[in-house]
Amino acid sequence: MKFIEVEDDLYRYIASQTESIGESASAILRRLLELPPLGEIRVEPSLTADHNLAATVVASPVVSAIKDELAEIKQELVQQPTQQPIQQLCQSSDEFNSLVEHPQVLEQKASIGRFLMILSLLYRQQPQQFANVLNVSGRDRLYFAKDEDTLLASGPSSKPKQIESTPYWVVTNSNNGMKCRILRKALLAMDCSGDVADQIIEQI
Amino acid sequence: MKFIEVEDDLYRYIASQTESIGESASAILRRLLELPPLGEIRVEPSLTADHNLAATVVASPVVSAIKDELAEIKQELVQQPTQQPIQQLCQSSDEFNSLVEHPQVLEQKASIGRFLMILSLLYRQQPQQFANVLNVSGRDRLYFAKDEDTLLASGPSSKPKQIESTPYWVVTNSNNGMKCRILRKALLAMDCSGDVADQIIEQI
DNA sequence: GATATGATCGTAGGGATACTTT
DNA sequence: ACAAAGTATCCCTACGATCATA
Repeated sequence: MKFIEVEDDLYRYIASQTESIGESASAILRRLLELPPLGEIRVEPSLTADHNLAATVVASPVVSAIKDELAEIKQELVQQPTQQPIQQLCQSSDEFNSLVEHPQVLEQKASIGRFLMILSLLYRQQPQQFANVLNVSGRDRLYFAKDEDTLLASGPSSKPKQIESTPYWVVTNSNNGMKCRILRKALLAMDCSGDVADQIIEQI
Repeated sequence: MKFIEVEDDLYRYIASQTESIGESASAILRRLLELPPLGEIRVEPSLTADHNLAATVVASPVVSAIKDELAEIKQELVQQPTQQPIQQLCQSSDEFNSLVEHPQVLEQKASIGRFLMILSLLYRQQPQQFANVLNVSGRDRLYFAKDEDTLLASGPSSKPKQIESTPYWVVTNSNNGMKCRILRKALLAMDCSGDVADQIIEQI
């Protein structure tokens, strides 16, 4: 992972292009630059940026559609330039997918950090759906709750921790296998597909 | 200035789009994204569609005309209230300043992490100047070296650690006060001003 | 003394292992 | 009896305050 310095207004511009909640800078830039979403970009120094963009060439019939869109844009400009667009709701599957190889997860040194970060991002993406995790529990221990004491009451040595930037707490004293099982249950409770859940817990 | 994280291949792609020597990431991105070179970009969420439009445009004469029109619209959206002079001062002082409240430093949980991250960023910014830190040492212990054994030889319990993404190692077994003193010496050795150095070590 | 430096060692977090239950 | 899942003890490491030394 690298980082690059950008001027403040450029930063805000990039941030404003976020299409799904919690989207990383890389994902946004890849979309804006029309680059492949994953894997190795083959750097071809002899080509200019325009060439690369032109690589995804579209046939001319599209042009008239583009013109129409242009007209719409102008219309909007004239009418209500400050109007907020309706937040485009993207499907859950995309949101779950964004948790695979998420930079904020990858940068955690320990598995407990990745575990907590994934949960935090999950909440950020779907705060209301996240409540479903309250139904996820073990044999005689709760795994999730909205306060520390509830968890301690059901399992005194569960080492509850608050999930950053959320009102939820989660059990922490477990090996990695158990972390995966807990996380998987939580993901399924939020209607994540089994396949994607498996990819996500792979990161633990 | 802000910092954004990008994946390695994306970073290389952006770097490969450099058109003039020493060009900043911002300048490259502005060109690639067809944004104005300077000043405040007014973020206009209702027009997010226009980028996708531009991205799907083909490299044909008709389309380039449309592109021009698009560029004009974008220009309209841009405010340049104060024609700021080009901030070409990107010299050392700026580079040191960027280490103050740096996001990658702030996200570290422990002081040792912040300590190591600052050093890592320092190296990234000035790899050759960084060699000066080899002159920074304690009474009878070395603080920096290019390998573990050299440090261990001068202080067997110094717990040397490699500074991430650099060929340098640094002593780790010290309290926070000592970490600050070591870091300050290192900064000064690299010609950082005392004031800025103080701000930087404040983060430890 | 007072200050700077070195390194021991107490503490807490993390998670493998061992134990328990189904 | 065996396997698999769940629980929690407890070992290990890292951090860094504190104590020892110059």
